[in-house]
Amino acid sequence: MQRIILHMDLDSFYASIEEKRKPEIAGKPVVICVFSGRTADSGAVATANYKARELGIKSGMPIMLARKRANSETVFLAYDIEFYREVSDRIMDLIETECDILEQASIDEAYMDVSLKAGSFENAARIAERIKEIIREQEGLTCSIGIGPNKLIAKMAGKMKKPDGLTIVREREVAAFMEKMPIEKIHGIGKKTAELLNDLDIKTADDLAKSSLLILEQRLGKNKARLMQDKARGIDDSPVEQRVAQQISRMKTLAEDSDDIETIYSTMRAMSPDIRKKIQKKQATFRTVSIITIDSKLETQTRSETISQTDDVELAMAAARSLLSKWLDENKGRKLRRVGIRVSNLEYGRKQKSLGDFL
DNA sequence: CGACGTGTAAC
DNA sequence: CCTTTTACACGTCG
Repeated sequence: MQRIILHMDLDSFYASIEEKRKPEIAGKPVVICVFSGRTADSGAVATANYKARELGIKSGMPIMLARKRANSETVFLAYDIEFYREVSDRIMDLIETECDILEQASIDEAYMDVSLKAGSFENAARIAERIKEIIREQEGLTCSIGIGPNKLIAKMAGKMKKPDGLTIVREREVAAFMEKMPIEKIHGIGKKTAELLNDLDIKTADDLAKSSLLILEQRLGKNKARLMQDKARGIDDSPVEQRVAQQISRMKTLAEDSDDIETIYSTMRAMSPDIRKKIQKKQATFRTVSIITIDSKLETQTRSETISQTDDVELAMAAARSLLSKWLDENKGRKLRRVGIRVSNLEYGRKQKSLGDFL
């Protein structure tokens, strides 16, 4: 049963939306920033448009560094996630009808299984063109699309031609497509794994595919070793499926490093309405509460506690406070830079037990 | 096995 | 100089 999978990626999404809403900045380098609020320019770059990328500004980079690379016409904007989410939701609704199954992979990406609806790669290409047209007409945005026999190939194909690209890799073209691929460009192989493989003199997908499974297993464990070799061969059986959130979390950088429970807890409290809104919107309940701590040295830790299934965020906050208090006790002398709160073990559609159920 | 904590990856 | 959010795998412990 041959599958046909499409991957859609909206081109420099945040920056493109901002250019639409502020026509006066169109054509200039645009940098969308996540300001942490600590100093005027502390924070990181979320997205840069193509003009800004030409200046060497890339996502993930500290804003300070982006400022140094910017020229006089470069525009820096604070990111507005609520607005971007609205646009994203509208686009996902638009394209949902064009496929059999839609899996939203992030705010600006989606996988679509079009095996039945298209039936052939030629028809899948027509669907892709239609999706591009719909997004251009309805939202004034461009996207890049990859088509392949699985999610991995679709995703990597889409990267070949950007922006506004369309790339098709058929089953019989997979081997040639992967062959010379540097391992760090394989989706799912990050910095750590690439370094580890490099130490074994594995530099291309072909090297990885032909490497000794035994040696890989020693370094990566059985599962990951097999997974990596499959990727190198362009093999990926994971289905396109509608997903529901498994967890909801919020993080915030403190105004300054602190070990004072009231200071830190008030920052956590400030995030609770966000969590509450999401829980309500999703009609979800949770069972596990975690805090995430990032100290002055940027070391991350988590502490969690399982309580009985509830939708009451106040219960989560109480648990969070006691977890925080414990952390501070166990980490005397350390100060926190950022904190986060997370609820997980989510359940949907099932009302949590209310008082009435016991009477 | 469930709970908990860490590491890796991607956006 | 260092953001935010989510997912998942794996090891450990009881």
